[in-house]
Parts: sequence; C-alpha cells; structure tokens
Amino acid sequence: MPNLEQFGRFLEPALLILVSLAEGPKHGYAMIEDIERLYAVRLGPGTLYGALARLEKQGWIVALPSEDRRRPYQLTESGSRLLQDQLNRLQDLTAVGLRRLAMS
Amino acid sequence: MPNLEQFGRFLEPALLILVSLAEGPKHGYAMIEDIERLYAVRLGPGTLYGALARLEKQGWIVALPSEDRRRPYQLTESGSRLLQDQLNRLQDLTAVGLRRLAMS
DNA sequence: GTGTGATATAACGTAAAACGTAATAATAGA
DNA sequence: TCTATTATTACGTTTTACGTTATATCACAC
Repeated sequence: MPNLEQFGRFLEPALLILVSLAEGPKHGYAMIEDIERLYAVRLGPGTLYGALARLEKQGWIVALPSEDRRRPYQLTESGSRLLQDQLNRLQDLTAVGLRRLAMS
Repeated sequence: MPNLEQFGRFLEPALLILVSLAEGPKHGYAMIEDIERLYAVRLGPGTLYGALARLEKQGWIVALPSEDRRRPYQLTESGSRLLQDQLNRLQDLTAVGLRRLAMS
C-alpha cells in the first residue's frame, strides 16, 4: 500500500527538481532537503534518482564531476529555458484557477 | 512510441481538470477544449476519462445526472478546498522558481 | 435520406513513471 | 566500536498517462 498523502499528487517531481537546481548546483540528497523545505514533500530516493536520470537524458541537467561520494547536478542552458517557460505557464494557470475559485 | 511533445510533462492532468471545473460544471469534451485554450495541451480521451474516474473516486468531483449523452461533472466542496490549497502552494513554488532563475 | 464531420464517451493495451523498500557505503560523533 | 546521518544504487510493484480504436449521437450539406 503506497504512502501517498491523502491529497494525492498534482505536480511532477521533475519540476520540483528543476526549481531546486535553479538555485545552483546540488547533489541528490541536498535536493531532497531543499524540496522538503520548499514544498513540504519529501521525495523518496527511487523517485528522485529516477527523475534525475531522465532529466539528464533529455539534456536539461548535467552531472558535474563528483567530489567524494556526492554527485552534483547542474541546470543546462536548455533546462533553464524550459523551466522559465514552464513556470510562466504555471503562473498563468494558477492565476486563472484562483480567479475561477474566487468567483464561485 | 509516445507522442509526448519534446518539452515533456510537468503537470498532472488532474490539476488541469480541477482548474477547468472551477469555472463551473462541465462534461468531458468541454473540459478538453477548455484545457486546450487554457494551457495549450489537448488531453486524449484515455487520459481525461481515466483521471475523471480517479477524481470521482476520491470525492473531489461528482457526476451530475446526465442530459442526453453528456455526463457533466462538478467540483465538490472538498475538491474546491483541495484545489485552493494546491494552487496556493503552486503559486509560492513558481514565485520561488522564477526568483531563483532571475538571480543566475 | 445519405453521407460526413464534429461532438462525446468507453474500453482497451502499453509503457513510463512514481513510489517504497532495502541494500550499500562513507562519515561523524558519542 | 556503535549508532545516526548523509548519500546513492538497485529493484519490484502499482499507478497512471497516453494512444488507439470503437461506438454513438447530432448537425448539416448534398
């Protein structure tokens, strides 16, 4: 039985990761903690590292040379552009949503 | 081979559906068109009706008595509250993301 | 009245992704 | 040396997204 919180899932973990990396390069564990502060959601390791691999494959993030046992990742130019775009769209969507809710 | 647009997926269809219903009751096809106007994404029937079934099961939407062949859905009280909550969180997240992007 | 395109939903199957758990390893401090 | 924290990998299960196809109704043109 999955441990989903009762309000469910409404955002892809990938977006949370990109927002976290927008602050600067971070390794996986640091992202988990940053995202928890940011959004009150703690990604499990399977979710996080799976999403990281997919994001890297798409060229939106790159792995930096790993110091000690940490493997930091960084947003690429194309990742930055993508994120900017998605966040703008999301901002419009939330504005519309909140306006609609306020009407009723 | 899936027909994902190259920029991928970053939002659950469920959220788009709830935002669409925030305007008032709508049947499936009307949601598809509303969401396309809103967010420039056209949900396939499989995606839409699957998500509707799950949302109804959770009690966030209800099916209204269907006139002719249409089956309209409506946000419930708990669905409204959930959406309000999610949109507020999303607004904060996008604000942080855009601020971080602007810094770099 | 026959055909055609738009509207509307249902019913599949496949593939991707989320998620949890467990394993592993290194470090730090008691 | 034991334990807790940090950090990643590996793996299995379940959900869900998504596309395709089928089906039905309606509007309108011909």
